[in-house]
Amino acid sequence: MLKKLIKFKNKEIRVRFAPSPTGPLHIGNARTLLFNYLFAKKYGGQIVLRIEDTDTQRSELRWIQEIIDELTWLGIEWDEGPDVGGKFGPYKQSQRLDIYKGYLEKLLQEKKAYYCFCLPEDLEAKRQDQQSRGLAPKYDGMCRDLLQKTIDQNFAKDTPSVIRFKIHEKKVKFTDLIRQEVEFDTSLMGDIIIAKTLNEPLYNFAVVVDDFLMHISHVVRGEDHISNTPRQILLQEALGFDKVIYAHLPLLLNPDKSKMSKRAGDVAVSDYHKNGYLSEALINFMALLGWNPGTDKDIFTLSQLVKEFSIEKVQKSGAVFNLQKLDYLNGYYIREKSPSSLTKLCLPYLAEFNAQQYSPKTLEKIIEAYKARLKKLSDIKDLTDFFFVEKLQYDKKILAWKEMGDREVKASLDHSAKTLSVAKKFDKKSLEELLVAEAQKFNSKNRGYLLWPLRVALSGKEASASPFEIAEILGREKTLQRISDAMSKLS
RNA sequence: GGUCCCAUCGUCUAGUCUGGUCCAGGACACACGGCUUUCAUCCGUGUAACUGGGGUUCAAAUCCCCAUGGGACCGCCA
Repeated sequence: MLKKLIKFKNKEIRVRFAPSPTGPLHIGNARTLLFNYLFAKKYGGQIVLRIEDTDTQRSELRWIQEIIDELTWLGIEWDEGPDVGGKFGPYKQSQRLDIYKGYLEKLLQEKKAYYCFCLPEDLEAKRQDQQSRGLAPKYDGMCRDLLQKTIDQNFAKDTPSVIRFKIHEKKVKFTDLIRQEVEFDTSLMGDIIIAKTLNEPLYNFAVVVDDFLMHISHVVRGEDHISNTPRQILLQEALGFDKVIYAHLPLLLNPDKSKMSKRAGDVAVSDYHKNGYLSEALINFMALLGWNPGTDKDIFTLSQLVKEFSIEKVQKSGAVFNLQKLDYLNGYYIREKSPSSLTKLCLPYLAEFNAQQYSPKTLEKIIEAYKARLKKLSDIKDLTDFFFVEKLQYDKKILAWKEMGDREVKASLDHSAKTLSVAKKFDKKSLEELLVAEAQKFNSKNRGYLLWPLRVALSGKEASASPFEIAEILGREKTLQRISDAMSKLS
């Protein structure tokens, strides 16, 4: 296997990203693109972004833009297409119709393909029948050897037709970089439809033509395409095209092990993007789904992945998309961010508080105080909302530490207020020294009697950053105000 | 139903090719402990897996066979 790859080092390695713009970029698809990227970059290859929009009904321009946007966000780059670098003509299949037409005509002429006039309803009925008898649904070849006369008559009558490719009965074997030798018996397959009309090619056909014309050397795609492979190989042979090398990636799975789908959670890259996942985390996570370097290392940047990646270490079985691990990785990368860049990233999630009006320095302090608590950027909103509102809403009961009564809480807050009103410096370090010493005095056994009520008074929350950090950010005036607000709650 | 693919902790996986160093390693999650006013971070400890059966062998997670289980595909979608 390794030898094969090394052999390819002499040849130019070219892979393609071939998404279909029929919806948002799917996580599973993004992972396929990532693996293509890693494979190509690892071996100094080229990457083509080709848009598979032969299905004009479902393809939309905005999805092409979304694919580009999200790939850019992820940092996954490509060399050609979809609008630039047109060395091999356009990179959108919808703009390559003339090309496909030429090859369709060729196949028709050589009798390797033929017009089929069967009605969809009839075919569906046959399929049902075959399936109910326990047979593999397979086209029966009704129109395979129609006389030219019949064909002409049908055309004259405007009978709807499609173009089918004659599948020869043989065993098709291919070497998969991940699965080794795979063999299919094509006698179990019927003649496939490769185009609706001369101007409407279908996936299996367009792919084969484009991969050849774009000099694609390796096709790295999801395992769900593995049964298309023998059909495509037969097409290549019929057209006299070069062979490509395949690598079929294991699928991404729902927790119940079925193919990853919307019903089990978010599947669009944009969903994760919007919800505050970092591209670094998503890249790292996707790479580990079905691949690992064989060492204990599990934190990787994109460029480290390129260095360490090897396709023969890709797993054969599907991988469950485990959100907890993503969250962990995301938290890790959030903690790695510099204060200023993390602040910039968080700002959109604080928009409703008009956070921009606060000084960058204050914002950075807020974000820094909560850095370790973020799993997602979007968490910042609920965690730090109390900095941005005037009056805090909370139940006075939470002001009490352990068994404290209202009276004791009030005494505690009063002690804090007095201490803070005369504090010389109001930065968190000085405040910590001062308040910890006071807390010791207030109750020698447990600092909580002073610190807990203070912290809750400042934040209005049972869980928060330390009172020292919060007080520094709020400033003396607001800090004292919040303490007095708390005390008045206690009547 | 047919074809193809796959099978190690709950999850992602190392180990399988080249059998012994594996009473199976790491990470996430979980539990407990440390730090600590809280939560989080950080640190430490722990629970937890070779699908089953047969065979080959001095020796099997590792090689072979069968069974079982899971998945994908079977479209005038890609």
